[in-house]
Amino acid sequence: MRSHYCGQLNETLVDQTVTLCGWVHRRRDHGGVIFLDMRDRDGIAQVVVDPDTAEAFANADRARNEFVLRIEGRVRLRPEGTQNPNMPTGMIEVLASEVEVLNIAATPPFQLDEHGKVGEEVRLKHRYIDLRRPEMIEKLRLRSRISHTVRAFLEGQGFLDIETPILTRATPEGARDYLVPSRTHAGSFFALPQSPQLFKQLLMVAGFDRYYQIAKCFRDEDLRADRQPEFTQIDIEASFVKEGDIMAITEAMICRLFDEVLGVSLSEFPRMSWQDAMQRFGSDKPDLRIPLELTDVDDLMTQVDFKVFSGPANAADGRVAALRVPGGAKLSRKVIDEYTRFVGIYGAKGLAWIKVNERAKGLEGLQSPIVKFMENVIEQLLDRVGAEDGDIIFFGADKATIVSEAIGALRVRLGEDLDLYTREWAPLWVVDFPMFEADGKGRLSPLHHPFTSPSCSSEELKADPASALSRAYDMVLNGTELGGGSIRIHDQAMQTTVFEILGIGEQEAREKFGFLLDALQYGAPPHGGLAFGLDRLVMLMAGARTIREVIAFPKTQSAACLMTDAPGNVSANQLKELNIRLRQKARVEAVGE
RNA sequence: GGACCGGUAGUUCAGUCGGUUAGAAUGCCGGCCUGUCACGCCGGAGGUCGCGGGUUCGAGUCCCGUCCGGUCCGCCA
Repeated sequence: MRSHYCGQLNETLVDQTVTLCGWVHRRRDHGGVIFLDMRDRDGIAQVVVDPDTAEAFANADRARNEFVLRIEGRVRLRPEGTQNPNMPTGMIEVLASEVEVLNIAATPPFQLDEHGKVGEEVRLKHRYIDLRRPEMIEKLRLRSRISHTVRAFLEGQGFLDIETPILTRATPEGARDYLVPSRTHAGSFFALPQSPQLFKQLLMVAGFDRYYQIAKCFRDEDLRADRQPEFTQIDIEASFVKEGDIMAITEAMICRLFDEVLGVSLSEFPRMSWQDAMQRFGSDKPDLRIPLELTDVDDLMTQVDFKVFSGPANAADGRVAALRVPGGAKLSRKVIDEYTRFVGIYGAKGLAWIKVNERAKGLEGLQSPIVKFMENVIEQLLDRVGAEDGDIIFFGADKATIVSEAIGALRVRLGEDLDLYTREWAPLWVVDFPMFEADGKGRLSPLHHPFTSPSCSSEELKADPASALSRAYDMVLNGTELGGGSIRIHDQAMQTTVFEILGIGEQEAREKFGFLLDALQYGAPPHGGLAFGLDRLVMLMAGARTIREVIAFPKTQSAACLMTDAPGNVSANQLKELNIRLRQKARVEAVGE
């Protein structure tokens, strides 16, 4: 067994005999003396092996990168002039008396040191080697500290950690389920939980009052840099609370986390209505580090002789918005073309712009393909957006949803490209979400989930569901949705009403959510909660580029594991037991069929 | 389902207009070296140019298809 981790060695241990266990990070053979940089999860320490210790020297001589060694030796100060200030343990070294080769290692498929660049594909294929790298160890250590701090905080607040099932019932609403066939019930399937939502509500009905869980969740949807099919939520629910209570507790939790783990003091989180967020930032998760804002100019554009603008300005579901970028007049035509292409991804058909070179000169001082259509309103327009010399003003004109998304995305892109960030951390709450959104086929679907309480009465909800607001709240940090939650419906009649509005009939509701409706009859307390995406939280706190960087064994974009080659084929016998027959195409692709 | 980028030595990459034996760095192997720390010096091995088809006298290079990885849109209540 080791006496110390490599990274723990320091001057106070001089003259002590220590035992190190770890991997050969690098070996430097000088013929007469061999240096071994030994690495474990805590750091790297230099071991010196002298030919005088013949057996140790022979073992050091045959050691190669990533061999597993046990070193026994004496800690000593490095000789004058050989200290390495770039290394935490650079003042000392271990003079080996014993070098034991515990295991040999094949040549690693990639270099582990900080100098070798490696593609993610190779790293994922050999993740157990990738995870030896100090950066990866550091991220998983951070993740562990975050989980621990969250648990300590919530336990301190009287929350109980209760596990909920992984094998559960399919929920036809929402994301696609991962299904697990049942052997004992032929033709029936379990689903892996998309979240513990209903179970935690039932725990409230049971009277546990305060619940939390760091829960694995599963969604069979396409992946992104910040989305994995299997991910972890910090799931929280409490009874006899209102929105403000949940928000206060979880805000305190996040503040504690940033303070204890990063030493960062987050200021009080501003609250912004969903409407404001969409209006000013074109997003329901605005990145408030970026000072740019959208300005509505519909009223100015209704009369202009430019259909691209006047059309949406006059349409009920249209929007014309301007985005002023200070100093943006220096953007080249090439860059603007790239932004035009960029907003096209979000459905925008073009990107109009005005460069304000010298406002005092009037139209002469402007450079733009579109000002000629709007000479009569140009001064008002420039006043409205606060245009100054050197600015560029971008415009989006289309359906409101497209304008918000496209110009909102452009705003974030410009923030990155021009490095406009005004601060490192910008948290906020987004509140007053609409209860429903149109799904394009004239039907309504829930913006959060169908158990979210509206902020109005059942009668008002029935009368005008499309304009009803919900008692939901999202915590947003730096343009990322960290968590979301709501006060839930605890009244059976209200729940039935919401199902009706969603077009879920009584029979269907009974079949899918009967257990919930039953539970609501038996004394369900008012309750609400919130769920944080732990992976995203760690990603932000670690400054990682993707969620995969903070997950030990992540999936690729096609939801596969390059290391285990999952998902894989199963035997014909297994399928038979599960009463599953594959279609011809799948069968020929399966090995051994 | 869609758009875009990538796939060449173990790894990271270069490879011109389609033209001789596909290169570099690093890693690896061997030799030398007692104070290095990305040690140094000398030598060596290492390639299904993702896969399949096509065009061509000739394909890493052009065309079609396909697989894999990535970013994004849709999707993710």
